[in-house]
Amino acid sequence: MEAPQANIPSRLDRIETPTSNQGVGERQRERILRAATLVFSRKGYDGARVEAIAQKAGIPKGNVLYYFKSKKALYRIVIKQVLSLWLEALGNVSEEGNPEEAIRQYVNRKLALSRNHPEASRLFAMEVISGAPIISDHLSGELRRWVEEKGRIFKKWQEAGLMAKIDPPHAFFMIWAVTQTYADFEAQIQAVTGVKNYDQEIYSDASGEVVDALVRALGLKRDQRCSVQSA
Amino acid sequence: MEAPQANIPSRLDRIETPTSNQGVGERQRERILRAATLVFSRKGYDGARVEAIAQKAGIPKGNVLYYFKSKKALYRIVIKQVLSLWLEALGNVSEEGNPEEAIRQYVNRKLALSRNHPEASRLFAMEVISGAPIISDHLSGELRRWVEEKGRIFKKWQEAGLMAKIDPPHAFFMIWAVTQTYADFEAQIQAVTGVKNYDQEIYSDASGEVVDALVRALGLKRDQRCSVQSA
DNA sequence: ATCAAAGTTGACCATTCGGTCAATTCAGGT
DNA sequence: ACCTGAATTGACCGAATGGTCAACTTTGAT
Repeated sequence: MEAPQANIPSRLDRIETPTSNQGVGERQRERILRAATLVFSRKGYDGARVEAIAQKAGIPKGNVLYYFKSKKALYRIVIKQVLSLWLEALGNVSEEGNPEEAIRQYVNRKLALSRNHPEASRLFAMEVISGAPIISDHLSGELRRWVEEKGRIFKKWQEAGLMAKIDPPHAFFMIWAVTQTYADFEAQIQAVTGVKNYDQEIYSDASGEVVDALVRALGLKRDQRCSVQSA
Repeated sequence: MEAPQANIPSRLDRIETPTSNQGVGERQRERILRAATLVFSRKGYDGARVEAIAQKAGIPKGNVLYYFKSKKALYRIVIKQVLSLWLEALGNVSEEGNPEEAIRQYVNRKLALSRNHPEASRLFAMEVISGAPIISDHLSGELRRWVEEKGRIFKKWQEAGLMAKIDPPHAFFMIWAVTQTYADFEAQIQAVTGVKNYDQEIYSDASGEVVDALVRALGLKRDQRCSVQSA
């Protein structure tokens, strides 16, 4: 009797009817994942308590460990989920077309991610600050390749005089740092600015002035017009 | 028999001779504080174990709690120490003189802080990501006032056309984000770039290109010459 | 040499932790 | 109505945690 991690139907000929209770399991599962993301993002792995996750999910602790075989397994799943959010948001820094517009879009996409999933951003930050014990492989694998690939685009832009000469990885570090700071350091920004509606006030400022500032930082000329399209 | 937190001499007439063992206490104290900073910076408050701090300091656990009356008390002291480092590095964004040079100095000072005290930076980050339960008062007090004060200088520069029109607090958030990312996200940057000598390679890049990029982001003209000195 | 205070240490305690389990409830298929 | 497997729950366990303590050692003053 294994833990029902994968929801395997007992009869192969009737996959449509998942043996029992409709989607109750999946719904609870996601409920727990959300709660876990919140708790892990505030406390880190070691600091988080299964009891706290259960409480935030509104269920007894035993039920959490019914759906996930251990705290570590739960953490792995949560962080893998967060990581895929992160990588997905990397999206395509579109190769062709206006460099400025491409970066503008990318920065705005990252800002939206910080706004819509601040817990995910914070959890990612926690993991990395702790030394990335779980995701280091992904960082030196997928992420590194992604940076190398997109970095080549940056280089082309730079050679065409469309972008300031910054070592491409550093350009990304800068963009990531600035966009994530609005999620990760929310407590600080909130305290310093004293705003009440953090989301609305801060992010509207950021997607205006800050995006412009980043465009300036990277030396992307506003008036440039696709001069690299098929060069 | 209270804990000897303050090293109070038993005789008032001989303050010079501190009753016993010379500086052993203070040396151990600082040893513990260093170890605690390291552990707290990786695990956060809840995730850190007193035993781990003791081990990193090379002494038994009981000895840690001889010098600090509780884990929480130790954390408070450590984080207060870190916070004062942070505030001190804020230093003076010099009011007069070349705005670009002032910012350039400030950014470099913050970068040096990240380089020389990465654990401090990470601990600060951990605390803020966790919601700043301990230092929120400082953030909405000292730090807020500092930002308001220095923000006025930025406004003057902006009115004189020496700086891009960014809401001053956001300008600081941007600087802090970029400079701290090299300490806080070291694991990520290390993984993506694959450098072996993190300190030397990364920070020399950063203090070159990245400082320039920030100067550009804030729209500080390179050739400007003290045109605001006593206006 | 003797003394007292400071420092050191490992054993110990109460609590809390992650994880297990048996008992029970719930829901759908027949 | 009955059965079956999933879902729920609180009691429980061993290990680990923060913290205490009494015994012991070290150090400098006399």
